Amino acid sequence: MVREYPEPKSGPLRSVGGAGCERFIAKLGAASSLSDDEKLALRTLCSDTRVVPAKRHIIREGDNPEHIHIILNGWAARYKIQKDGSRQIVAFLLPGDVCDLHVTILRRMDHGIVAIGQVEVAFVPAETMEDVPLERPNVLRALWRATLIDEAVMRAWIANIGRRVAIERIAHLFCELHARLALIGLVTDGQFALPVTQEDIADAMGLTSVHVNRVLKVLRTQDLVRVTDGELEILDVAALRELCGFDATYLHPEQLARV
Amino acid sequence: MVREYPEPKSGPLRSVGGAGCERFIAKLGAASSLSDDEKLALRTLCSDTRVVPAKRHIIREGDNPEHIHIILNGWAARYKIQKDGSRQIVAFLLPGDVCDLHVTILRRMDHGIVAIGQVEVAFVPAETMEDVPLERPNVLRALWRATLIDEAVMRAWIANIGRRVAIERIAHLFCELHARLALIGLVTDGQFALPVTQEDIADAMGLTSVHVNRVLKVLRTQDLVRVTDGELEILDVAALRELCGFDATYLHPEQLARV
DNA sequence: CGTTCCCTTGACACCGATCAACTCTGGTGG
DNA sequence: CCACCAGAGTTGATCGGTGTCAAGGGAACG
Repeated sequence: MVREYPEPKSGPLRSVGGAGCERFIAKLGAASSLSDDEKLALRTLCSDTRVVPAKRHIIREGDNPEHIHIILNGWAARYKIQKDGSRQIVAFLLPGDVCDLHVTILRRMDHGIVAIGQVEVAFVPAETMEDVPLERPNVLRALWRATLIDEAVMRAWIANIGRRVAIERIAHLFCELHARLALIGLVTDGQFALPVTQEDIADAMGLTSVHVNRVLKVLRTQDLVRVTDGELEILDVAALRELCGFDATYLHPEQLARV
Repeated sequence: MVREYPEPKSGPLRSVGGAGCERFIAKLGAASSLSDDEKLALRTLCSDTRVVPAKRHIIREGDNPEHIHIILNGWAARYKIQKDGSRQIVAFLLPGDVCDLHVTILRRMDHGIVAIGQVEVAFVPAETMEDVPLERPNVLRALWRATLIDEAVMRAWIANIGRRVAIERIAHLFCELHARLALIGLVTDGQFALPVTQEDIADAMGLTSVHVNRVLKVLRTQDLVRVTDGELEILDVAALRELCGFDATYLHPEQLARV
C-alpha cells in the first residue's frame, strides 16, 4: 500500500508497488544468502509503503516512534541540531537503508531524519521488527551486518571531517556515495543522481555552503567531476580517490554481489 | 587467567581476578536485567583475561582476529590512520566496552585499537561470541543496546567535530567522558582518571596538540576544569555543559542504574 | 646524566567563516 | 502574460580560528 505522508497535498501517489522493497531484500541478502521463506518475511515487512515529500521529516528528535523506517527510493539525511541552530548531517540514507533500527531498543530518537528529495519509505511496526529476526538467524545476521557497515561509514566520516581539508572531504564524500550507490546498481558510467543542495553537503562535511561552492568549482575546473542539476558525474574515479585517499574496503563491498 | 600480552616484559602480572568482568556484566545487565544463568554465561566469556601494556595494539587495521575483546580496566582508543600519516581517534573505549563485536560478521578490521594506559582485556573466541547471544535473547538485546549507544556516541562526535569550535569540542568530550564514567562508577566528586595525552585529545577532536594545550589553558583559567597529571576534575559541570550544549540523553542514561 | 616524552609558549601563515551582493531558476498570483 | 518572490548557486572582500614552525622546560627513565 502506498499512502501519502503526512498530508495529501503534493500531487498523485506514485504507485511503485514492491520495486523498492526488492532492492532492500537484495541488499540484505547479498551478503548472507536468504531462503525464500526469509525473503518472504522481509517482503511482508514492507507491506506499508508511503511516500514522503521532499523536506518533510520522517522522524524528529525526541520522537518515540512505533515504526521503524526503511528507505526504498530516494535519499534521506540523518542530522542533529546544535544549540545555536546549526545543523550537522551525520549520515545520508540511501535506498535499502534502515533508518532507525535502534528505536526498538533505545526508544527515544536522539536525532532527526528528513527526506531530501521525495522518498518512498516502508513503515514497519516495531514489534514486527523485533519478532522477525529473532526467529530467523540469517535475517538477524543480515540486519546486524547492515548496522555494522553504518558504523564503519560513521567512523570514516569522523576521520574525514576531523583530519581532511575541505576539498578532500568533499571528494571523499563523493567517493563514498559513488561506491555505496554502485553496490545497489544506481551508478551508470560514473554518473548518479545527487539530489542534495550545496548546503546539504556543507552541513554533512562541517563546512559552509559558500565554501562548498568554491570547492566544487575547483573540482569542476580540474575535470574531476561534473555537477549538473541533481546529477553528479565522476570523470576520473581513480584521481578523485587518490586526491582524498579513499579506500572502499571499509564498506566491505567484497561480500556484496552487485545487484 | 591473566596473561601478559603480547610479550612478558613490563613487570609482574596484575592478578585482578574477575573484578573487571563484573563491571562488564553490570553495565550490560543494568538496562535489561539478566538472569543468573545469563550472567554466568557472560562471566565464562571473560575467562581469558590478559594485560596489554600502554601504547601496545589490541588489534591492528587489516587484522582478521579470532577473538573479540572486552575492555575490563583502563582505556583504549579506536583510530584510523590517513594516507598522510595523521591519526584520527574515532572513539575512546572505557571499562565494560566491547572493542570489536563486528569482527564476527565483517571479519576484517577497518581500523586499529590501541591501549592508552595499561589495559586489562578479556579475549573471547569469536565462535563463543556468536553462540552465546543467539541462545539468550536478553544477552543479545543487551549487546545490541551497547552497540547502538556506541553509534549514538559516534553521531555526537561527528556533530561535535563538524560544528563546534575547539573549546566547545573539548568541553563536550569532557562532558561525555564524565557522563560515561559516572555510569560505571568511575567518577568521584566530578573527578576522574584521564590517562590521555594532549595529543590523544587532539587526534580525537580533529585538532593539533598545540591548540589543545592552549584551549586547556583557557578552560583552566576560567575555573571550569582542573587537569593534574592523569586526572581531570570538572569544577563546574553545569557551566561546562552550558558552554558546549551538552545533553546527556543521547547516552540513554535513564535506562542504566548507576553501578 | 643524557635521552625521551610531554607540556608550554610565541610568531606567523592560511584555510575556511562571515558578510554582502548579484544571478538564475521555478513557482505563484494578480 | 507578466510581476514578484523564494530558493539555490556564484563571487568578492575581509576576518578569525586553528595549523605550522620553532624553541624551551620539566619529569621519568635507563
